[in-house]
Amino acid sequence: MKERGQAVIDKILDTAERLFYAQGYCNTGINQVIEEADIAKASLYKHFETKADLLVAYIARTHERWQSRLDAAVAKAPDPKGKLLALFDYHIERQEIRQFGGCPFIKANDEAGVLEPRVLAGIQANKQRSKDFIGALVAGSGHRKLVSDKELTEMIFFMLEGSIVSASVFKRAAEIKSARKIIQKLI
Amino acid sequence: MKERGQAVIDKILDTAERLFYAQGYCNTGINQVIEEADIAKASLYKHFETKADLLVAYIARTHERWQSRLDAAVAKAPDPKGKLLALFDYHIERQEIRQFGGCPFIKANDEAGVLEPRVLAGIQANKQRSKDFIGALVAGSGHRKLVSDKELTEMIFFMLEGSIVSASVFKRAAEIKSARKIIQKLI
DNA sequence: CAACAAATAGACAAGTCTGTCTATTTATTG
DNA sequence: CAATAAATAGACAGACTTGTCTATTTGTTG
Repeated sequence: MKERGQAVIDKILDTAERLFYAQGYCNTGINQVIEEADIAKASLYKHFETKADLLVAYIARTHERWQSRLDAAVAKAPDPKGKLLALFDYHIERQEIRQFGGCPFIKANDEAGVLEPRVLAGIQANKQRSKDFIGALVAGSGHRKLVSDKELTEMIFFMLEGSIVSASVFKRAAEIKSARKIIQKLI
Repeated sequence: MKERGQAVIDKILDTAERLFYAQGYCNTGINQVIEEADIAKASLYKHFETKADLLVAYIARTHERWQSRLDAAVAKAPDPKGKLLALFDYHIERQEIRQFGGCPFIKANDEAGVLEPRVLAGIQANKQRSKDFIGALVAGSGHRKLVSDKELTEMIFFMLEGSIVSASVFKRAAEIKSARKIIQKLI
């Protein structure tokens, strides 16, 4: 079996990912997806029952890729505090690639989280995992204990979320770089 | 002159505000706005040329109201550090009223900021003013100087933005309350 | 009251949307 | 090669979208 269908699914998800992120889910029509993915409409509806299902699949795939990319980025940093700062470096790089469109999960939540519980659930899972991941890094970081481990974890999480959303408002990396510097001073 | 038109404009903006925030701009049709505002379609198009113009007006009015509400809330706090914490208290209260739908400006930016430059500009103005406002409070706060005034300003700004967006993901006030406690420790 | 401006209901145009379906072609496997 | 499954193009339905327009009623002011 050569899995002919997987190539089609990938083309659909690649296109959906690009358009949903750049234009928004609501502003992207199925017809634009099939045209730019260069596949037939019947093929899309064979693999995804509805447009909302495509959104859910997009969120799931983005979550998986986010996880492995972040793991790899943090693994490269040798010392514990460097791993905490690598979180910021990762997001600086990603937002530059994404042209400061902000967090894809937050964006999807703002557009469809109210109407589609699966989207909200996927995003909650993503953010909880992000928090847990930071928590594990904080635990072994040997930080200054200006605040507790739990507080530092939440602090880094909020600083990341806040600086990413601000970077998407002002369309520049300065906000995330600034957040990185502040955290560096406090750990 | 009794300004008969102002009553209509208010009804339109009240309804647009409620629907745009709760459902999203894209998910709200003009027909729903006129029906729930209980006004005629021609009246809406007399006061707002397009749906996008209505969005811009909604953003502008929300900005004005945000400003005066925040001024009042901070003014009530007597001491300088209390004013900084009042920022968090204000947003805790507002998000509870808003049922944790997040920041209306960020929401609008995610939905229409790419397509409508006036929306992006309005949101940038709002966030810049928020930062400046925090900066003025930090300047007179007599904080511990763990970081510089500029850094504390950005830190509080990011912690606010990050905890509000997180509160909108998890639909609870705990995130903003946690951010408040951390800042309290560090000032 | 008379005159003028504004709000009303609702039909309507023109386009877009999602999702379905048919008929044909392509590719893979025994 | 023959059979099976999948992808294709594109028409189509039905609902919804924004925005326009007409004809009528309401409200305000001199």
